[in-house]
Amino acid sequence: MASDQTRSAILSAAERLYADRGFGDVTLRDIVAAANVNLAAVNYHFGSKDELIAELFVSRSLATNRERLNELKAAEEAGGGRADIDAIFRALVGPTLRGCLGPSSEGSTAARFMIRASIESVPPIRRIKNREVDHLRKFAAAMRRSLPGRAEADLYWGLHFALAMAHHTIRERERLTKLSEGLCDLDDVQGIVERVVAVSVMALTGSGTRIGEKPGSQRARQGS
Amino acid sequence: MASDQTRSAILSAAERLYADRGFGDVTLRDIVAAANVNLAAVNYHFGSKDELIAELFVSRSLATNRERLNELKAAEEAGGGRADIDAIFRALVGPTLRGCLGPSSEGSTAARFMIRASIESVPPIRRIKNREVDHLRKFAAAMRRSLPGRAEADLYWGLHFALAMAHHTIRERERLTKLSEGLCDLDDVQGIVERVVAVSVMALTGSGTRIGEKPGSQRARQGS
DNA sequence: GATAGTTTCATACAAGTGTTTGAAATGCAA
DNA sequence: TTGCATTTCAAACACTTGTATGAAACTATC
Repeated sequence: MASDQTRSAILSAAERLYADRGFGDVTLRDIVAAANVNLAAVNYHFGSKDELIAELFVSRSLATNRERLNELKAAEEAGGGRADIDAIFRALVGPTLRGCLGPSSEGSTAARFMIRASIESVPPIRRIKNREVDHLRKFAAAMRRSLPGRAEADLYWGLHFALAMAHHTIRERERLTKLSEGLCDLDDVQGIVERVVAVSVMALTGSGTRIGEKPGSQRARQGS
Repeated sequence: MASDQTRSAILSAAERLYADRGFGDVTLRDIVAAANVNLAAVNYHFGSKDELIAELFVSRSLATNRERLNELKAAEEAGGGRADIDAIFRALVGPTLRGCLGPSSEGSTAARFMIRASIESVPPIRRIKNREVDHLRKFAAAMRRSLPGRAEADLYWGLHFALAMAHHTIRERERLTKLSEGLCDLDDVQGIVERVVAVSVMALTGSGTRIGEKPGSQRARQGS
């Protein structure tokens, strides 16, 4: 159908504009102008502005979540149903960090859009994020299997802090660069992932690689 | 002057409305209705809507920053110019967490406002936050004095992660409660502060209390 | 008690918003 | 071609937004 052309023109124009200028500054008229389609096309194809935003965000975050679960599954299978705690954290924060940071984030509209969605918090996106709890529960379950000795609450705190470090790094990327005067290398995504993983593991197990130490074996020691 | 009455009526009505309903949903007309003043009063007393928001946020965050620096100063004086790293982190995250979390956060409009400002990110507030770097540099300097051996970048990462955990806990308070089904006690502010401090210290020094361990001495051991 | 300065007020303004409408154009099957 | 459904289009709609205006009310000083 020819309609798909209009639909996807709107989607990609909207993603680019939102990524560059934020949700507050971009109107439907901006979007349709950039996509070279009629103003009414947005409501015809998506129903409303909010549903357009929701569709953009859902498709991107579904992709990330899928990637996360794939990594988690692989780690659990490699460990015979019980993944190492560092592998779990890596599956949790790796996809998000790789998607939003690094050299690709300049070029990739998708990455810039997700960063924007993480900084500004508009209602349609907030609604979707609230449903993310079910997804996180799978990681909590994996952690429980990996560290059966730890108290439930501690596992949740560990999960929470890992996400905190990842998301805050994405959100405050510019400020950290400015604060550290460039000393913190925000382009070394893999290094950042390992930093976050190392701290997360250490928080839970009380051992592992400390910040700044080059992890020789690519993985922190597990406590159990 | 009688004008102060109108001014502060606007300020407190605005703070309450923003705290309850967010910046996106509250118009000047809502504010003046709640404050029982004329619509033009906002522009007369503050110049514009953005300057009103800025004034609200500035006064609250100045208070927090002052508190932080007081704690930092006290810690440095107690240690003869060189504060323990855990005391530094405690001065950094304690005031913010105490201000935004805990039982008072239900009652305190100021707390709810600051949480809102941390979730939504409107232009006037973003502008102010960007100037916060100078304030953070003072903590970076204190960390440098406390741990002269560590690489600069590691100190910044440690500072960054500490803020990450604090702010993410404030932002995602509800989600963490929901995810953990109430197991994570978000009302135990002091416990949360110690958790964040413990992880932050451990990340930098590779030692200390791990998550969930009751810190017997109220402070994690310092590495140096 | 007149004057000057400040503060309040009702009202209007100008611009921008997402959404709707109904007709025109297009694509496709019979 | 005819007929029917889908898609596009220009235009208007209905409403909200922050801000500006100029007169009125108030306050304090001389």
